[in-house]
This record gives sequence, structure tokens and C-alpha cells, in this order.
Amino acid sequence: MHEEKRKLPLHFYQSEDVISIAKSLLGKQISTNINGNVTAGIIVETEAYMGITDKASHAYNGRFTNRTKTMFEDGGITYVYLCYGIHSLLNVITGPKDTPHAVLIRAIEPTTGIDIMLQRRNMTVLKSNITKGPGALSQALGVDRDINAMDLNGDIIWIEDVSYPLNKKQIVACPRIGIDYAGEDALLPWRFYIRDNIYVSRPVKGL
DNA sequence: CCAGGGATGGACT
DNA sequence: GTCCATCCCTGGT
Repeated sequence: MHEEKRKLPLHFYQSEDVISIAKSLLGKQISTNINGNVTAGIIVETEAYMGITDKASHAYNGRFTNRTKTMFEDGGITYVYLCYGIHSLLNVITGPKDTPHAVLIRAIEPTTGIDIMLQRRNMTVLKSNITKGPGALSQALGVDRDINAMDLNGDIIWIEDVSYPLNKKQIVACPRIGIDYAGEDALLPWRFYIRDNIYVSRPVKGL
């Protein structure tokens, strides 16, 4: 089988429904090829950011800056930005042009190139924190701001359907992390993760 | 120019 | 549980 055929098609990303895309990305495999080093993992945690109406979004109220201009491009590219001066956070841009919706990838379950990921994370033993959390998974995949605005159907970074078994009962929806500044929007249940997966960054108690 | 703040993670108690 | 490194981005002067 030729791997190109499993890559998610452009129309997957260009739907207006960023909530559905955030849920659909669970169980998909994201891969990078950085200077010939291929690493990959199954997406197990995402958050949706709904363009100009979402107070937690960088593009809230149509904010268009040198940083956020990537969000206004056609869906199907990456958006990588620096958080807290240290961490590169990886998003998938969705929707048509000028609809700045995004899905933050918050955790993956490593599948390919674990030795390379361990090196990048400066770890010697495989533990779940290798890719637990958005900053950690970016480091493991070798993603930094050089990967910003990159085509998700290219050869550097891509997402594919690997028929990961998943049913809707395994998907937990809860409020997003670290966005207290967003007022009432901080309560929206736009964080999604796979129940009981050990790579999820902060499972909700009791679920 | 400059101050304030942040979609976090790791170390520590 | 608490603390805080670290630096770009933003908006205001």
C-alpha cells in the first residue's frame, strides 16, 4: 500500500466544523520527517479554537498580526507558536481561507521513531511524559517554529488514518486547559481526549 | 521603545 | 500541591 493514500484529504481540514474535526483527529496518526528522521504518534488529545468568536483564540475578534496571519490561510496547514517563551505548540489550521479555526494537538501516543523522540526529549527510559502535553509532543516530533504554516499533505509533516480502533464512548469532552483569561468561553467543552489513555496530559477526575 | 502576559513543563515540598 | 524559567507577541506610548 502506498502511504500517500492514507493521508487525510484536503477537504477533511476545510470543513467549517472545527469541533467535529477536533474529535475526528483523535486516533489519527501524525508524523514528521525532520532531516530524514521519521517520528510519529497517535493523536489522543485535542482542543478546538473557534476563530474570531472564541475569546481563547489568538484570532479572537479578527486579530490579524504577523503571528496569527497563518490562522487565516486555507485549512490543511500547521500553526506553530512559542508559548511561555519555551514551548512550541502545534496546531492544525482548519476551515476555508479567512476562517481562522484551529485544533491544538495536546498529546500523542508514540508509534514510530521512539529512540529519536527519547533523544530529543533528553530521556533514556520510555515514560508517558515523552509526548504528554503540547510542548512535550512538539519537542518529541522535532516541531519548532520552522514548521509553522507548513502543508499537512507534504513530506515534512502529515496526518494519516491508520484505522486506530475508537468508538464515541471513549471520547471525553471537557473544558480547555490554561485559558482562564477567556471568561465564559473557558467553560466551553472543546477539549477532547481518549478515555484511559496514559498519554493524555491531564485526565479529568472521575471520568 | 517598552511593559505585561502567556493554549507549559519540570523541579520541588 | 507550589513555584518559576524564559522570550516572543502584542498593544500602548
